[in-house]
Amino acid sequence: MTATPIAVGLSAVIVAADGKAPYILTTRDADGAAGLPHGRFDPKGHRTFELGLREWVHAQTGFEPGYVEQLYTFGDLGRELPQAELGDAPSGARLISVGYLGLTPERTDISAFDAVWRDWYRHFPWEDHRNGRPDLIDTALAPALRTWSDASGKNAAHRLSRAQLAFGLDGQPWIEERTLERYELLYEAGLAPEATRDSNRKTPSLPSAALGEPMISDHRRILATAMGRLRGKIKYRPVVFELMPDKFTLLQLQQVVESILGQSLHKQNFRRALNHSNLVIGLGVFTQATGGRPAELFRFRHEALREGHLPGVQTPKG
Amino acid sequence: MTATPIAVGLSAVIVAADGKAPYILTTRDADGAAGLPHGRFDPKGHRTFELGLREWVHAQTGFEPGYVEQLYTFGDLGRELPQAELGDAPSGARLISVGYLGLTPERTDISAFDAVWRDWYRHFPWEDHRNGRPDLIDTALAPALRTWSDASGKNAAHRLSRAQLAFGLDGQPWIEERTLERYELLYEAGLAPEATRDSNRKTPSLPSAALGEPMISDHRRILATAMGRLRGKIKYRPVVFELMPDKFTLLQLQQVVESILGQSLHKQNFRRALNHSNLVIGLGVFTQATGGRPAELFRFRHEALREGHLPGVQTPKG
DNA sequence: CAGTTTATACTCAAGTTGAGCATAAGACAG
DNA sequence: CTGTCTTATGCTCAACTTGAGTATAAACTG
Repeated sequence: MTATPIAVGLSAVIVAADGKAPYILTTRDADGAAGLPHGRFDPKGHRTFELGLREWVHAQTGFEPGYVEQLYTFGDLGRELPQAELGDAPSGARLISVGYLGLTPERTDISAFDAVWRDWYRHFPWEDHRNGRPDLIDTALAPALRTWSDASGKNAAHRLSRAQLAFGLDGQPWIEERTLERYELLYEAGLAPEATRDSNRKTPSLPSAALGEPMISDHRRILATAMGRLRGKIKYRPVVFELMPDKFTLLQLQQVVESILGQSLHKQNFRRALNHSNLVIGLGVFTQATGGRPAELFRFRHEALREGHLPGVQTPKG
Repeated sequence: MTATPIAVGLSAVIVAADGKAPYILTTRDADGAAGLPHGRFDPKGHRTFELGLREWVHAQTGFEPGYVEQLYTFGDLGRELPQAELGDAPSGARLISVGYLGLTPERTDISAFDAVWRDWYRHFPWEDHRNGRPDLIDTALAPALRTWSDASGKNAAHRLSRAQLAFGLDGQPWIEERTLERYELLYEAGLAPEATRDSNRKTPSLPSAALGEPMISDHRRILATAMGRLRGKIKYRPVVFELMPDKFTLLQLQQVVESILGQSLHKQNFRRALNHSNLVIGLGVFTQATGGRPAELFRFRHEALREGHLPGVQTPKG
C-alpha cells in the first residue's frame, strides 16, 4: 500500500476594473477554454503560497500582482481535473486548491502571453444588476431551479428555499455577496456545465448564454468566491483604491464600485458618504474629460491607513 | 532527486462560551503543552477536509462538532514542528496547516480523554478588555514593542506604527478583531515563546504571564485567527446563537457576546437592538435564577434563517 | 443660445445610535 | 414587613446617519 500523494494547486483571481466592468486575468488551455493563472505549489522552491502564486502568475501572464489575499482552500473530491491541467502532477495525486484574490489598478498589456482580460460577468451573467435584475434569472434560472427542487421529494422545500434566498426569488432581496452560494446551487442543480463535466450526469438543457461561460477545473468556483469576498470587503475596508489610478473623479470611483457590486448607487449620497469618510482628498484640479461640467480629481488618502479606522466605501443603493 | 511530499494538517478551534469566558477544546501533548485537536488529512480516507477534521476531533476528544467553518490555510515554512506533532508524517514532508472554527452551545464532558476546555484568554491575556484595558499592555507589551521598533534602524517608524495600530497605543483605538495582527506582531518581535522555539533567537525577557500561554506548533496562530474571525462575524451574521442553549435570558446572551468580544456592552441598547433585529423571540416564561428581578427567557428565531436578511447582533459599547 | 450632460450643494423626513433616567420585581437582612 | 441590593425592562432625548430628492453650476453640442 503506497500513500496517495497530495498536490496543492494555486490559482489567482486578478481583478482590474473600470466604469464598464470588472476584468479578470485569464489564460486559455489547448482547447481555448478559459482558466485562471495557476500552477502547482512547489514544496521545495516556494517558501510561502503567496510567493509561489506570484511566480506562476508572472510566468503565465507576465503580470506582477500587487495586493493579494488568500480566499479559500478547496479540498473536496471530484471538482478538479488533475490530468488535464497539471501535467506534472504525480498521477493519482489528491489535488487541493488554494484560491487567491489580487487587485490591480491597471489592465497591463499581456498581449505577449496567451492571456486576456475578460469581463467577469461573462462567467456570471446573472450577477450584473446595474441595469436592473437580468431577465435570465426569472426566465431561465428560476424555472430550472424550481424543476430541480420539485424533482427531490422530501428535500423539495429546502431546495426551493435555498434557491429563493440565493437568487432573490419570490420577494426575497437580492444580496450581491452571495455569489458563491448562487454558483454552488447551479452546480448542484446540474445547471453549470462544470457539473456535467465532473460527473456523468446529462448535459444542462438551458441555453448556455444564461449559464455563463464555464472555466476549467474549479476555477469558476474560485472566481465566485473572489467576487463574493470583494463585494463584501469593499464595504468595510478601503480596498477599492487598489483598483483605482492615482487620480480619479468621484464618478469614476463610483462606477468602479458599481461594476464590482453589480448594483448602481445613488450619486449624491455616495459622494456625501465619501466626504464624510475622509478616505479621499480633492486635488483642486479639474478634468473636463467627463462630457459635462468638469469634475474635480481626487486621490486616496494613503495616510488613512496609518489612522486606525479604515472604513470601506458606503454603498447607498439607488 | 526525489520530490518533497506535502502533508496537510487539520486543526480545530472548537469554541463554547458562558458569561465568564469563551472556552476552547484543547489537548495536551506528552510534555503537557496545550494544543488544538488536530490530525493529518488523509487523501485516501477523507472525502473533504471537514469530514477529516470531524473525525480527528472526535477521536481525540470524543466531541462531535456541529457548526464548522474554514479559517485559513497556512503554508509558510518554519512555523510548525512536524516531527513533534505528527509522528506519522513522512519525514522531510512540507507541512501545510488548515485551520477550522467550530461553535457549540455546550462544554460537553470530555473527561474520558486527555482534553480540557480552557478559557481562551489564558493564551491571549491582552485580549480581554471587559474590565478595562489590561495593564499588561502598557506595562509589559508596549515597552517591549517599542524596544523592538527602535532596534530596527530604517524600519523603526513602520514598526512603531504597526504596534500602535495593533495594540491601540498612543491614542489609537483598540480594535477587537485585530487579534491575529497582534499575535503576529508579538511573534515577529520575538515576544511569543513560539518564536523562540521556531528559530534560534534568544528567549523573551518578559514575564510569561504577560505573553500568554503558548501552544504547540502554529496552534496559537490558528486560535488568534479564530478569535478575530468570530469577533468580526458575530456582528454581521447570527452566529452567537450557535453558542447559546435553546433558552436563554438576554443578559446571558449579552455576556456571551461580551466574553467573545472582550468588551462590555451597553445593556439597554443591546436589548433594544435585539428586539429590533427580530433574531430572538420572548417565550413569556421567566426565570428567577438571575439574582434579581426574574428575566424573560428567549429563544433564537430559527425561521430568521429562512428570511434572507441575517444580521448579526449589534454591539453598542458601554 | 437652447438643450444636453455631468458635477456638486443642499434639504428634509425617517431612522439609528449613544447615553442615561426611571421604574419594576424579585431576594434577603434585620 | 420594610429597606436595600440586584437584575430587568421601559422610555427619553439629542446627535447623527440615511434615503430620496430638489436646485443650481459649468462644461459641450448643434
